[in-house]
Amino acid sequence: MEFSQDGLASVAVDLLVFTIDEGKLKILTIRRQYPPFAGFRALPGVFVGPEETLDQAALRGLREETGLDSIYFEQLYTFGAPDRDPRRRVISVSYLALVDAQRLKGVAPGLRTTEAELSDVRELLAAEDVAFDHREIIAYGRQRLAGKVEYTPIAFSLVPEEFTLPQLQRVYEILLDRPLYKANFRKKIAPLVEETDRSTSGDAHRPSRLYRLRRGE
Amino acid sequence: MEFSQDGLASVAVDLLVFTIDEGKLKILTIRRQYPPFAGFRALPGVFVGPEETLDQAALRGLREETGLDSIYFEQLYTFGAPDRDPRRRVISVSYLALVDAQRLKGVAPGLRTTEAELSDVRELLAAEDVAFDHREIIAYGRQRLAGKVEYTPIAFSLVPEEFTLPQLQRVYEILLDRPLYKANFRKKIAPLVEETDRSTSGDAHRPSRLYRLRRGE
DNA sequence: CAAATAGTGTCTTTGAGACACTATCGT
DNA sequence: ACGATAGTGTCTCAAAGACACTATTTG
Repeated sequence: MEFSQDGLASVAVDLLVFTIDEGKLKILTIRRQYPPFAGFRALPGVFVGPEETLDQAALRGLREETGLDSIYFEQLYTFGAPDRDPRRRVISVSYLALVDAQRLKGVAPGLRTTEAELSDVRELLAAEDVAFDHREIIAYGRQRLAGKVEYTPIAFSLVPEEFTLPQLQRVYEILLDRPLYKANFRKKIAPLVEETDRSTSGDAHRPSRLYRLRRGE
Repeated sequence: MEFSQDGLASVAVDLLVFTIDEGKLKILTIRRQYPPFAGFRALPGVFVGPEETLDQAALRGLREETGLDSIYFEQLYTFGAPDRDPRRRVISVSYLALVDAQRLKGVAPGLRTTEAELSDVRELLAAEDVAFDHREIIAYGRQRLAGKVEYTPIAFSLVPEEFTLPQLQRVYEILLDRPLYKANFRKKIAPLVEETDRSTSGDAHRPSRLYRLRRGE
C-alpha cells in the first residue's frame, strides 16, 4: 500500500530580511554567482544542518548574512514544488525577519562577505531577475507582513530602540501602503509605548519626543 | 565556508483534520501499530512523493485518510527538530483541515482501512499516549484555528452545506471556548449567509431556519 | 399551557475615522 | 514672522457587548 518512497529531499531555510530604508520597504538579496539563475537576485538561505532545528538554522543564516543576532524572526511558509530547483528536490522553509536599517548598516560595513544588497520590494516584485520561486515567496512574505502589522506590534522591529511617533507612523504607512491620520494613529499606538525624556533636535521645526516600546504585561 | 551538508531529510505531511462531534472539537488520529510509539495515537500523514507538491501530498493524504475530496485545508507550520523522530531526520509540514462530521462518517463506514478515530482535542492535549511531537503540533493547530475563526469564515467548513444559526453559533462557541450572545452573533454573521426556504422540524420547540454560506462577492 | 429553543429590538460602550486647531523649533 | 513638522481636542459613525423581550414548535 504505502509508497516505499520516504520523501527524501534537501531542506533549506530561506530568509526574508525586511527593513525600511530611504522611506521604502526593502529586502536583503544576494546576487547569484553560478547557475542556475547566475546573475539573478535570490533570497539568502542555508541548508539545515543535521543537528539543527529549523529555527536554529534560520538564526545561523541571519548571523551569517547580517552579522546580527537577536533579530525578530518567525517561520513564514514552506515551499516545496518538485521543480522549484532544477537541480534536485529542495524544500524551502521560509522565515520572515525584521531589522532596523541602522543596525544592518552599522554592523556589516559593505554588508557581508556574500554580495548582499537591499532591494526595493516593490521593484523586486515586478522584476525579471529573481531566481527560483523567490518572487512568489517574497510576495507571500510581503502580504503576511502587511497583515500582521494591523494586529501585532511587529512594526517596532523595524525601528530603533528609541523612536519618534512620526517615524513609527511612516513605518506603518509604508507597510500598509496608505496614509494614516496622525491623531488616530497616536491614540492607537499610545498604550504600546512609553515616553523617554529625550527628544530630537536640530531640525528646522518642532522637536519630536522619543518613545520606546512598553515592555512587560 | 559552506557546509557540504545539503540538508538531506525525509519530508512528510502531517494532517490535522478537525471536526465537531458530540458538541466537542475532535481531531482525526490513528493508532500506531509498530514502534516507535506503538499503541500511541498520532496524526495521520504521508511522505511527500518525488513528483508531488506539498499541497498535493496533503490532498492525497486527506483522500486516503478520510475518503473525501474537496475538504478545506491550508498549510499550518513546519516542524523539524532533529530528534523529533528517533529513527531518522523527518521534516513534517503540517496541514490544518476542517470537515463537517456528517461527511466524515457518511463516506467512510468504520472510518478507514487504517485505524482512524476521532479524539477529543481537549483530552488529547492532556494525554500521555501521543506519539512524536504531535501534541505540540496539535496545540499549535488548535491555536491557529481559534485565531482564524475571529476574522475568517473558516467555521463554515465545520458545518453542513445548510445549517441553522444556532448550530453555527455552537461551532463558534466551541472553537472560541466561550459563550456568545445570540443577538450579536447573528448580527455579525448575517452578511455572510443567505436564507434558504427550509427549516428544521420535529423538535419540541420552535423550528430553526436553514441558511447557507453566501457565495461570490 | 408549559417547556424548550428560535429569533428580534434597543440601549450603552468602544473604537475607528475625519478634521481643525495649537505648539515649537530653525532661519 | 514664516515655513515646516509635532502634537491635541473633539465630533461623527459603526461595530461590539449586554440584556430584555417576543415567537413558534411539541407533548
